[in-house]
Formats: sequence, structure tokens, C-alpha cells
Amino acid sequence: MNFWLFKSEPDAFSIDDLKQKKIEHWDGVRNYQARNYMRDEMKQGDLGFFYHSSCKQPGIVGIIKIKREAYADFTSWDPEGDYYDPKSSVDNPRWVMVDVQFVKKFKRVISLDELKQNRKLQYMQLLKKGNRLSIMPVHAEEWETILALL
DNA sequence: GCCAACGTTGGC
DNA sequence: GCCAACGTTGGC
Repeated sequence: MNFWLFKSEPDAFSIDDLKQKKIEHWDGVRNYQARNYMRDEMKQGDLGFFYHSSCKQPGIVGIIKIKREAYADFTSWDPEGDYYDPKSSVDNPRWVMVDVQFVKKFKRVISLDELKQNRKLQYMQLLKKGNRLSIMPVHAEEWETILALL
């Protein structure tokens, strides 16, 4: 099983939104590296951290599970939508999404600062300078280390 | 709102 | 294929 980290701006889509919806498609990823992770490596049953970015308290807020593996991101076909990409077609979709299921919301936010303070997490992709990936893998040891913070 | 870092685009 | 210009991300 693989572990992942999903970033989202809580103003747009938060852990509470997912909790309410139970299952939701993770649309709008328009970065090739993030897409390739979803398309090539993400498997049903994989777990991921839900990370809130660009907000008052950036950090990890809960856990989600991959419910459906990668399929065409239909939001790329909607000319009226925010995620429209004219180079993506029904016959030849450029972008993919997965379905994720709410698993758990943590009682507290594991803040970005707390992650930075932890020596065991010093090589986490999330903490690399200038990191802008919205979906990234998390090593099993890092996953365990983070859960142990709770 | 600022700005560093990064990805993408497009002219050459 | 290079690289400058531009747009976006995301912490602060």
C-alpha cells in the first residue's frame, strides 16, 4: 500500500466538506507530476493525508482513502468551468482524477510548523523548499511518524 | 499583499 | 532545444 498527501485550500474544499460528502472526486489537478502519481501509482485502498494550504493554519487535518483509481477528469471538458483545458478531449483526456473517501478528521491540526520541527521528517517532500505539488507520496516511516504525533 | 520558487509557454 | 517572460502556488 502507498501513502499520499493531498493539498487543498480549505476555502475551496476542506476536510469538513469531504466529511459531509463522504466520497468525492479529486478534480482540477493540472500538474503533470501530480497527475502521473494519480494515474500510475495510486491504488484503491491507498491512504492519504488531507492537508490544508493557503490558510491561517496550514497543516495536516485528517486521513482519506482512495476509493476509485484514476479516470478522466471531466472538468477539463467544460468550457465554462474553472478547470477547462482546450487540449483535453473526451477521446484523448489529458487529466485524471481519483475518488477519495473520508476516513477521519484529526482532533487537532498537525501544523506545518510542527512537521518542520521534527527531525524524522526533514526529508519530507512537503517540506522541501519551493515545493508546489498538490499531490505527493509520503514514505511509510513518515506516515507512522506523523500519526505518532497525535 | 509580498515574493521566492517553480512550471509552462512560445519565439527564435 | 534554449531561455525569457509569464502565471501560479503558498507561506509569511
